[in-house]
Amino acid sequence: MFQFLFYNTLKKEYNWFNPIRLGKVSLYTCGPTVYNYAHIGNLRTYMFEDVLKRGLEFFGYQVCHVLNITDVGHLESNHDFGDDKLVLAAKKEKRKVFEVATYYENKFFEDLRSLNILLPNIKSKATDHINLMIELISALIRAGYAYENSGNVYFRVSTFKRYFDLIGNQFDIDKAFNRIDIDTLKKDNRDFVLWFSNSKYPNQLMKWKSPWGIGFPGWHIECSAMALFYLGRKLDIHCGGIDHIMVHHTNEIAQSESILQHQWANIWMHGDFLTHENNKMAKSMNNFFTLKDLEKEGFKSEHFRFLCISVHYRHRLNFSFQALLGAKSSYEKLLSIAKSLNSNNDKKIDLVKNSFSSNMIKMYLKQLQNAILFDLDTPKMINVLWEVLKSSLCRYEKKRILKLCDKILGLNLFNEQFLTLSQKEKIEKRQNARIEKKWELADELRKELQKERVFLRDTVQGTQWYIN
RNA sequence: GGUACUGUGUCCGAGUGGUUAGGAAGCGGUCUGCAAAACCGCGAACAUCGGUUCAAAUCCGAUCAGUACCUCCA
Repeated sequence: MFQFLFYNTLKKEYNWFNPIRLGKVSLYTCGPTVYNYAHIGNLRTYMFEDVLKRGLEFFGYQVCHVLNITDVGHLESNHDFGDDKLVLAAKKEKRKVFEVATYYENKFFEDLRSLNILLPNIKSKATDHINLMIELISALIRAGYAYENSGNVYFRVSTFKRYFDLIGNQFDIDKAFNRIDIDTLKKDNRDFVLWFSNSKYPNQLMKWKSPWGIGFPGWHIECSAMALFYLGRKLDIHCGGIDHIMVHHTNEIAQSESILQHQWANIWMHGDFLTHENNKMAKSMNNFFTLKDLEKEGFKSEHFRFLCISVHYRHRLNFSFQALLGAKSSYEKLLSIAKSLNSNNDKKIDLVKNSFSSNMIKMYLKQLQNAILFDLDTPKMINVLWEVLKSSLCRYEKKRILKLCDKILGLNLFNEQFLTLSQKEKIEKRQNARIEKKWELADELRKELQKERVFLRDTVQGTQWYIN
């Protein structure tokens, strides 16, 4: 049996992965707040989680993956939205705020699809689960873990002994908080809000009835409520970006474990940031890029995906267009190799189906397997993959290994492309022209095909084509 | 103020004690009707200063530089 070894933020060490139920994995990943486009830093985290999910599925686990969509909260941001008409419209006509959320949610899923990220089994929107949150808050109040004050409900941090477990150390709460406006309704500065009826943002656009007044839920309660609802009292893996460790996930644990009275998630995994010029990507610093921005510069989402998986998920990735250009070249090279391997007759592949017995293949497969099992070491996988492709293995063996890896890496290396009949005819015509050394005609046909985004490459094995 | 992380060639980055990481870019060459690709070869690095060791990019200490988090944040 293959076993994963994951770095567990909760324990600050590598832990063998043992699922709660044999062969099944419950996975909760924190999703986006849909008030703006996702930037490529956000997307990096979803890609890490995608590799995790693909890796688990590759080794036969049945993964139940829940992703939340935060469509509640500070959707009326003071950030500059540029010329987005929908947002401007939403600002003018307050009812349209739900449309704003839907708009950015759709854009988010477009990005995921474009990056070949597997969609979650359950997409869970916060606004569809307000009642669950109210129930959970009520339960926390009844059990003495939370209190109400002037319409707001707060979690009483002093009641939860393991509050600093995920952070790993206690911090000086008063010094940490002396920069922040102190909420005088809190009994203790560390306490965090579960429900706002009396917010410091009085113009909140989304409001619901609750036992404590008309208002909206705190940010952390939504994840606890939805994860408990969909995935039950014990969770295998909970993921997010490293910025969630300190606050969001710590508070989630406090809420959930106070109700459950036992450890909630077995493994907490966190992806590191993508930075730009060594700064965190932030909308306020105007140094963020979206997938569309990369496309404008002539990059495909696969290029960005390659860049991300060539860096370990727990290592910071400093983004630059030069780095992306390197990733693009590498990816296109890999794709070109995949295409040339794919150009063979598939019948031959069947004949060598059992050829994995050779020691060399066993060695490579072992290395690739160990790489992914050891905390999702995708850089190592890519390294081994280059070795495989350079090795003396035959084409069919290389192709099969590459296909296996691509199931985890998700680089879309064997995406089938089709030519129209007229395009096929043009390629044939050109072949004949070349045989007759009618170079001008051949070049003319190649140009025509290029206009249709079909590119040709004459090799020893014949003319190859690809669509770009 | 507190806590943590990072520093590797032109660029992105692996690498936790001894053997060329890899890729991109560059340079030289082979191949080719042209184009594109492919192939071969080349050079180049471990922030600084100490320490431990037969041996340090790797372990320890100090310094410098950078980043993040501390109730909006992937």
